[in-house]
Amino acid sequence: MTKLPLSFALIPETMSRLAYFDGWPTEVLDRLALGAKLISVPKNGVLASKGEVLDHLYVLVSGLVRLYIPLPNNMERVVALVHQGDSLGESCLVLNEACPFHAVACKDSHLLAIDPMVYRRELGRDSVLAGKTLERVSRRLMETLRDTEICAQRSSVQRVACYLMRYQPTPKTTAFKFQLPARKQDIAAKLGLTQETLSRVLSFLDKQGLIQMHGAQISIEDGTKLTEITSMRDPKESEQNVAF
Amino acid sequence: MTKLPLSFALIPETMSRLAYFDGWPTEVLDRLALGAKLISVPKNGVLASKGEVLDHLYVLVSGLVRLYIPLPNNMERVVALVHQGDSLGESCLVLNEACPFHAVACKDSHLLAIDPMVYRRELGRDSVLAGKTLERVSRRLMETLRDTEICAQRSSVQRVACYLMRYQPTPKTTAFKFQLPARKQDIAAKLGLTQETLSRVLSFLDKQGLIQMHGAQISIEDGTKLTEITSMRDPKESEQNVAF
DNA sequence: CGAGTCGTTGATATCTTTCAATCCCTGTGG
DNA sequence: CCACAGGGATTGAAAGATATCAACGACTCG
Repeated sequence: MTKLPLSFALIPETMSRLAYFDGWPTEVLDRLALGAKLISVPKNGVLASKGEVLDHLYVLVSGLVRLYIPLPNNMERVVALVHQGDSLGESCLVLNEACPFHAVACKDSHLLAIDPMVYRRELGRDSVLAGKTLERVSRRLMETLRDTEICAQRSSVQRVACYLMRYQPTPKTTAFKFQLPARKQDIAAKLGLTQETLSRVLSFLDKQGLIQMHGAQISIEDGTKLTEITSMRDPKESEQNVAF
Repeated sequence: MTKLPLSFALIPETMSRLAYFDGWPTEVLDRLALGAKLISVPKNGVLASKGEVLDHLYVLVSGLVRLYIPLPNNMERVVALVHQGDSLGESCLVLNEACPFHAVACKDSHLLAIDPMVYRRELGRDSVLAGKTLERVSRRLMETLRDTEICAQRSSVQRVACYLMRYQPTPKTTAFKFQLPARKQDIAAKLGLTQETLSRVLSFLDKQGLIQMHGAQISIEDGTKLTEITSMRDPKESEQNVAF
């Protein structure tokens, strides 16, 4: 693990730029800034380990971090992808419990690391901060439940269809496009599939004309059919699985 | 859905008895009580439906409630079992979002139903309440992540072993016993297995002498071996699967 | 240009689901 | 007191879907 402390002068400026801190009281920000530092983590750098106490609250300034649970077969189950402006660690710090996941950088990343003591103290003092944090943790919980929903789908095609439809914009359009937010490996690990299976399912959907895939660029051609797949009782009702 | 409003006089008394409200300011409790009612829900009664806005914050006085996501094959994925003194709905109400699960009573149950408007208002006002709620939601998030960990295990034996070891008491003892908290059907649905598979795995572990099973009463004979199973890279390393 | 990572594709084994029948326990009613 | 109904749990046999192992192709970076 490599953590390079950067100039402390940048901290308040950085905090003011991050949407994460929007609406936080100035005094709180000032006090947190005193217990904060900017760190750099190289690709594959370890931020936190499952079972250990988290040493900071982290807010991602740039880069990408994956949170995952290691599995016996040398595999991982990704429980969240932390993007720019996202944070990690609130719930562990609030409960003062061991971290339930590994946190590793997917790319070279910069983070704001806030001292847990200072953070907890402010949390007890300031009700706005408590409210904002409650919102954030609630949002994480809802996302985790949605992930559970995806992984609960029986067939791999349903899991992938379910995942893809997450990107449907509001107001809903039947066709839309987007970029996969990480390596397909990591996406697969988030869906509870092997990368091979994900690859097969995606090319299958492509061949069926339901999506078009160019690398990480996915364009959904027929969102309606994808949604139908999601709620299909029996895969045999369509010819979707003949290809396997 | 049947909801029988009971005597309002019982509400403050009931609230004072529930551990859930321990440490909440008296004024807050009083104001919440005004917007609360006691309800009865029969076995299989529906408390909340996925996709609909939750109409109350619920605290379970007695009985048992399961939260689940319906799956295409007429199956369910149980995301939580709500026991006496547990609550449901904080995160939805905080975010004012649709409920991500169905909530149905496993047995005849009694609940305290708190008005969401009143609850949200108090949440914004009182920092102790905000703090307690933050703790509660954080705990739910951690539990959900642990559930994810269980379901991420590749083999059914590992999933069950992982689940059983959750009941290991602290300080850790290698042998211990406990009662399954719900029907095996629902346990299976929580582990992402069919009830048949769960049944088979349990009798397998029983035959191996790792556990003893008498109905819902489970006694773990060899917690060490169970833990080993959990972290085994390759099932073939042991003879565990010969029975299947 | 070579190394390495990532993604794709193929063939095979296997484990879980599925469907079905049976058993067990409990509560109920004659 | 016994018979019976119903839900829940168990067990069996079969089919199918995904993991696994392996090889190859594409792309990036040094």
